[in-house]
Amino acid sequence: MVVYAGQGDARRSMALLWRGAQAGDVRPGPKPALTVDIIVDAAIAVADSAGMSGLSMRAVGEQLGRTGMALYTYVPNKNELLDLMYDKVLAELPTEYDLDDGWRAATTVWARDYWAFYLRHPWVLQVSQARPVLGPNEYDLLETMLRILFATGLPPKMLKRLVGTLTGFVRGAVQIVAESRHAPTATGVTDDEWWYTRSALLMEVAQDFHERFPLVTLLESEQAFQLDDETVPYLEQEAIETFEAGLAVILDGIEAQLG
Amino acid sequence: MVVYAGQGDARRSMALLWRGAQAGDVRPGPKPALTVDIIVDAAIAVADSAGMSGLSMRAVGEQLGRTGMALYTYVPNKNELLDLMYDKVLAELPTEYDLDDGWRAATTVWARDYWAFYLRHPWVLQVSQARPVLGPNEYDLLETMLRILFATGLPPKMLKRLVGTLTGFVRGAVQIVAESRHAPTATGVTDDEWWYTRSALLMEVAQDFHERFPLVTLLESEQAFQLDDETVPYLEQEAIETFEAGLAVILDGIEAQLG
DNA sequence: CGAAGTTACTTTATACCGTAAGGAGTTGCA
DNA sequence: TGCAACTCCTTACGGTATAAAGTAACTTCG
Repeated sequence: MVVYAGQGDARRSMALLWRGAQAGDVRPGPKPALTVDIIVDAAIAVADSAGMSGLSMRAVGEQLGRTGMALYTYVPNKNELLDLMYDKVLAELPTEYDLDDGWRAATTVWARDYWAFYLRHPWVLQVSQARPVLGPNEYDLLETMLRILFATGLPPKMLKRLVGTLTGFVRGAVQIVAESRHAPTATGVTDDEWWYTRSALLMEVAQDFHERFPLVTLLESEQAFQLDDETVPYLEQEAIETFEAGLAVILDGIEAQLG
Repeated sequence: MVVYAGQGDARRSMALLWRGAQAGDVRPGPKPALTVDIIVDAAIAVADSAGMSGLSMRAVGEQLGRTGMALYTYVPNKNELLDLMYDKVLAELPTEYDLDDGWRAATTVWARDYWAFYLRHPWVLQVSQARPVLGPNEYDLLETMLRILFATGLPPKMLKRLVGTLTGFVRGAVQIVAESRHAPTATGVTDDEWWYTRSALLMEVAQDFHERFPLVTLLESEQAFQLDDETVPYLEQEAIETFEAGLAVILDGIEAQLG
């Protein structure tokens, strides 16, 4: 389910995203027991523990001792709530990076921070990137990256593209780990167990496998997969190596653009 | 909504994925009017036109003049159907790339093909990459990439990581375009219109924007956004440039690893 | 002080979703 | 002919977002 920002009342959306400290205005009616922030925090907690599929208005309401409908007093709809969650959770990301060791070192640290961020909040990977939410923390992220990459001396237009490349790369790389981490609780089978049974079945059902996919066979023969209980699951280890190697490749590529 | 492969009956899953021409075995009961392939094709058609959120068992059934429940005779559940859709649609990707002009040229063509593929089938971006589906066409994709990158002469272990980096990069880059293309039909507002109204509101609601985000401001001042009717929307143009620039960076990086 | 209006929150209802359960009708084989 | 297997349908259940309406708390006005 990809969700787009509701644009029914763009002004209200932006006001919510950029809301300051709530003014203590006096109004008729019962005192609101909740705030937008409380609701957003609860929603993030639900999404962190139950995943995007477990995020429902009812679930968030119950977390706060309310019905799901109670949230609609504070937030126009679920899509807007998602935008608010997304922007708020982005605030976790550091905005200061030491550039004394150069842009390459800083970018590496940033990429690992961003990677770790997605592992803490895997549901963020499901938030549509089609249109920027235009919230304050999203701009902080962009500004931070620009500040790091500005040190390359490349023209601004190129910087923007590099930001897109790097964020896209990290998202793509972390997706494999983030989803597979959530999978065991979702299906009751660990990644490695799953892989083990499936690959055994594969040879059974596709008997011409080795002739049909010689290079894949070569690759797998090099690192025969076994089901021993390692601390880090096999697939996750693979993904981390892909991340680090890919990052090095991209950084090498940026350096190549400088010369 | 991230969906994991049902693992209730792994053997049946694999048999479905690697199903050959259906044997004309004689069995009691009415002749099945449908086939797994017909259902998978219909489901792909639904997903292509209505997106992942429009893909329901009922919708696919109706496309075939049946109820949603009729599909359960052929396919165990929606997750399995999704796996079948995913593997089948991958068959569209070319498997032969000319290596006469070297791995770099071939990789570039491959990346553009892969990009275009996601634009034809944006819903594929929502299919979980946590665990490979292990279908024949997924292996064809992997084998094809390995064949191209084998020409670099890099060790096999590195090749696998490069495959992950490149596929992840394309996925990440295309996501922005793929989702925004679908968005107009979903919300009734084009991307450019949306951006125009939103950025106007932004300056209204965040008046310290320029002081707070100086580099973002610098970037935006360079390429002032205007709402004229171009053939290619602004955001999409941006994404394409990011894709091409990012690809060049990655390829430069691979070349750097060779030396 | 009391009525009116505004607001927070609940209940109810509508239209979807995936899919379990059971029934109706068709077909092949004993 | 009867039985078993099979396709496909209807119905039902518990879930989703959210519209609409009701209740109770609170401020403001007469």
